[in-house]
Amino acid sequence: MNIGSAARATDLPAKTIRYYEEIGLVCPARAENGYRDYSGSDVHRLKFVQRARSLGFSIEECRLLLSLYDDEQRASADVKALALEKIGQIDRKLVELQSLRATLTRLADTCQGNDRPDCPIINDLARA
Amino acid sequence: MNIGSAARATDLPAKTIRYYEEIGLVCPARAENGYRDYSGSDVHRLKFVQRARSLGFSIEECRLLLSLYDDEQRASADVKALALEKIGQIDRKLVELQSLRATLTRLADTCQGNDRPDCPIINDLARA
DNA sequence: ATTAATCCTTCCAGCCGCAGGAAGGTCAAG
DNA sequence: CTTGACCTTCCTGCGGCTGGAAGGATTAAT
Repeated sequence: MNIGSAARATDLPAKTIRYYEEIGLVCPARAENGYRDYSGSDVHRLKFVQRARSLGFSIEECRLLLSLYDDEQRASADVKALALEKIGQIDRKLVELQSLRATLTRLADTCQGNDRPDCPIINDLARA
Repeated sequence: MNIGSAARATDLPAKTIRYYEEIGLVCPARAENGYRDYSGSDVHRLKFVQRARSLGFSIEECRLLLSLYDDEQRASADVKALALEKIGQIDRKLVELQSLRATLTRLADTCQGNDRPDCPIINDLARA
């Protein structure tokens, strides 16, 4: 299967798939003409990566997840630990964003938002 | 004021301050020896940018905020619109992260997390 | 058989917002 | 006079791609 078909099958851009090969994440065979030749297993792994990425895992985490996937002997605890760590990262990000949101909302609420120049938001930025 | 002092005064790395000059955000005068020479106003603008950045505004948004800050005639509505748009961005990101969190939590909850290989998380990634 | 369209290849550059480091000039203290 | 702190410019790299150029391969239609 050429890269274009693999792209359609995985819903990933061909550029991304080439990049995944470049970094050694999913490496297809090559046809005689030099074209990349993706097997069913390759496509499967690409989909695996695509789903892991969409869940917020980094490329390196995807690499680890793939190796855990390949390792029939791994403990489910290892995978769960990775998921829990990712949840922790998300939680920290959520707290940060909620705090930002609160600050911005407070500032925006005190701003009249009319055509006059007086603006508490700018004032706050200029003199905190 | 040399860049080191400006860095201490603004709590920004000197590297960052040089970068801000490179992109035309805060451009200091130069002393005879070629050293950057930050005025009180420059330091003030650096602090302004630092606070705007910490609130989640991009560099380009900071540039806009600075120009709004400089413009004594601007309407507070212009500033407020920018803040509200940023809040909207944060909200979209929050929704996304909360959805990711829910999915990951659901997966982690169904995983025993023991030393056995059977793992619903990996299974989900491998066959969604 | 020729052409045109589509696919594929490699390579190079750019995005954001810096950070790290090399090579060298400048300045203040002892 | 030396040491060390500070400053300068320039180049590279991070993550995770994306866009584009230049050129070879394949396929479909004429």
